[in-house]
Formats: sequence, structure tokens, C-alpha cells
Amino acid sequence: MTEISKAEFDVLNALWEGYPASANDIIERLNKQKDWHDKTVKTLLSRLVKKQAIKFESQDRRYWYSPLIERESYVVHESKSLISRLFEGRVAPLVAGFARDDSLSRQDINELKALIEKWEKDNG
Amino acid sequence: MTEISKAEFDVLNALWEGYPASANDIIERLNKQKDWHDKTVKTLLSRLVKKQAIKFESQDRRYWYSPLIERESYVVHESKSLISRLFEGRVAPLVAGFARDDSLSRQDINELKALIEKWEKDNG
DNA sequence: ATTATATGATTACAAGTGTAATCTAGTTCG
DNA sequence: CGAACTAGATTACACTTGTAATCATATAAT
Repeated sequence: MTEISKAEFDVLNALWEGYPASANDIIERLNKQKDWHDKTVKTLLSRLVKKQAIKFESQDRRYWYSPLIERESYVVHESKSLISRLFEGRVAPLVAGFARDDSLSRQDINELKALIEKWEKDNG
Repeated sequence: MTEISKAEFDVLNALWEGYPASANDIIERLNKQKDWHDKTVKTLLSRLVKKQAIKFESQDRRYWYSPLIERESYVVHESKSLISRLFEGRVAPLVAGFARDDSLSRQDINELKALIEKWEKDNG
């Protein structure tokens, strides 16, 4: 997987919301959060195509874009990369940092407990 | 906090191992893992100084570097930044990704359980 | 005193990034 | 038909990053 920059990620993220999507669809979705010129978004779309993160098909005199990588696998990849750089590859120290920083909510705790329970059921 | 690049982080990380440290100390520490020219390391040290991530004091005709930011706060900051971009700020979905990807070890699980127990004792 | 050495400062330079503006070629409006 | 409008392609441009090489200066060695 080629590196995807932060701005490119925002575009890709908007595409994941629903596809195939035209450039204008993406621009509209992004306008809710970002203050980007439409030319900027189109540049980022082109760069994502060149990086083979997305593809397009021509139809009705316009391009319809779709992702070539799944959100799930991308975010797992990115998470692992960060965790390997910062925490020698283990996830618990990251969570520990959040805990020390008082950044865990009751909801986080409950979800973690559920995950652990499932893991133990599956992995004995 | 200014952005710290990946290469800069590796240098900063070596400095966190022990300081004050001279450029040569850092170069030696890094040689164990990286294959960087000493000029490269010195460039990165200068950039870290300019970014106010580290400082130095002159002594014996050489600079003695020390971090200006703590590892703990830096890694928490970076983790939060990633988690807010990828998971709307909540840590559990990240762990869930690891779980689905079969990337959790028994040790991870045990540490997470201990964290949760402590959290509940403190926040119960 | 002159030369070699070591250290930091300055300069280099291509690729990637953020952030667009301009160019080009169909398409639609008058 | 010619003008205006679209959508994508190409170009722009400064800043960052990776990865050093060269310059300047102060000691150390001869």
C-alpha cells in the first residue's frame, strides 16, 4: 500500500461513505467538514487514482469513483504502523496511555470488556 | 506541538533512551537499528531543535541534547490524533480491529484486563 | 606554525504535500 | 453557429521530508 497523506485520507474517507461517487458528490460531502476548494478535492482524487487507492469509470461525461482499498484494512494497517513505531507493536500500552490520561469513557470500557470476552471465548 | 516527521521521531526516540546526549551518542544508538549517515542524523537533530522538540547546551566543544517534550505525552498525543482521524476518537474500535485481525496476544488481553480492573476501581 | 580532524552550520536537491489556478475539449444555451 | 459552462488534465508553487555533501571554525597532532 502506498502512503496516503492526511488530506488524501479525508477524501478517501468521504468516498467510503458511499460509492460510486462523482467528484461533485465528494466535494459536497467534504464541504460539511472542510473548507476546500473544489480544485483541491479534484487534485486529491487524481493523486489517489495514481496511488491506486481508488479507481473510476467514465459515464455520462463524468467519472464515477470507487475505493480500491477497504476502510477496515486501511485503518488496521495504519493503526498497526503507529503502534509498531510507538509501542513496539503492542496495543495495550496505547490503551494504558489513554487510561493514564483519563481519556477512557465508560463506553470504551464496556466495549473493551465485550471484546475481551469474545476473544476468550474464541481463543480459550 | 509542531509536527515531528518519522525520521525525526526515530532520532527523538533515541534521545529519550538517555540524555543529555551528544550527537555521536545518538548516532551510535541509531546505528544499531538504522543505516543512516551521521550527517543525516545531525540534520535531523537540527530540525528537532528548530521545532523546539529538543534543546542543547554547549560543553567541551560539543552539544549536549535533551528532549523538551516527554515521550509519554508525545505518544499519547499521536495516538489520540490517529484515533480521532480513524475512529472518531474512541479507542475501542481500534482494539476491535486488532481483534478481528487476530492481532491480539494473550499478553495483550491480560494487560487490558488489568487496565480495566484498575479503571473500574478508580472510576467505578 | 601548519595540517589534519572533528563538530556544528549552511546548502543541496528530488519527492511528497497542501492548496489551488490555468488549460483543453466536449456540451449546452442563446 | 458561437459563447459560456463543465469536468478532467496539466501546471504551479512554497513547504516539508529524506538523505546527505560542503563550508567554516576550533582544536589536536606533527
